[in-house]
Amino acid sequence: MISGKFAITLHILTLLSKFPEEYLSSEFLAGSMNINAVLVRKEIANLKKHNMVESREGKYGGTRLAKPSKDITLKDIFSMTFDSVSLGYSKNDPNPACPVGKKINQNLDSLYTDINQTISAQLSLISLDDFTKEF
Amino acid sequence: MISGKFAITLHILTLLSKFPEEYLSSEFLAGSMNINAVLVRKEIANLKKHNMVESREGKYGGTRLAKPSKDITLKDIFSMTFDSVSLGYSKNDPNPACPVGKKINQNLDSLYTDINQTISAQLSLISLDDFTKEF
DNA sequence: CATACTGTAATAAAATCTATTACAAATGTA
DNA sequence: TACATTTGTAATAGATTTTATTACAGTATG
Repeated sequence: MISGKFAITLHILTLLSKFPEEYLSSEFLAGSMNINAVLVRKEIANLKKHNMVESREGKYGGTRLAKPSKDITLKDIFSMTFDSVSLGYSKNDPNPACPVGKKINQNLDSLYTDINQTISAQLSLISLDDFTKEF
Repeated sequence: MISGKFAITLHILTLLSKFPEEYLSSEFLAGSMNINAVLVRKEIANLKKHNMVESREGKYGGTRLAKPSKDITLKDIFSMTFDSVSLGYSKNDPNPACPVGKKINQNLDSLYTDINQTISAQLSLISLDDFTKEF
């Protein structure tokens, strides 16, 4: 299901993109979003897993982009923060005795997959650099 | 933010579309989804507000489509159940002293509006009738 | 007039999201 | 070396959102 991860991650990357040479601390990043620094560190962990950023521990440590912001697209961020877009399921266990209940999740999945591809195509046209320029 | 409303509403409409002549009760509809009937009645209230269905109270009452399933698109359902698509905000009150925090929600809004339009365009091509045929 | 529905409000329970606390490990600097 | 600052991560608590439940007035059917 959808959460604030995409927005938080994009916010982090926008800041890193604004100061590409510096290691920014999670406290600083959290301050711009007005959220808790631990949340930021969790998203950074995810970003590191996808080789988007690199961190330095210890004093004067922090995080910076691992590649140019032109080489990161919003699609990368999108697929990193969601498995797929979903408009939600009515529940996980519809009634299998009903022909509609039996197939609804499968058919919703198929629909969401299509939507997901469309969104991905659209977001792949926007780089982090493009997005950052709007600030 | 996104919830199960879209899926519940689509599930309801799919069932109504399968039995276009009958008034189906909220208990029956809820049984297919395995959710509470009051939730179904709430979504039906929304559907009525948008003139998609009509209900009959009292014994043997229930709900049926107010128009042919070919005249309802998934876009109608989409815009009925969400104001707009959103991948979430990091929070509602980013730091206005930060140039990024100050503009992030505005820029996210703009991005989400674009995505929303794309999804709407895609969903407008699929009628409830099309969707129902897949069961 | 009994039965079976809708419509709606109020409340509670469950699930999810976010914040907080805590602390080990890393690392620059005096 | 000792200290300060920061990452990384786990555990817990608090807040918010979603879903379920209960309750009951109103309406139609037979």
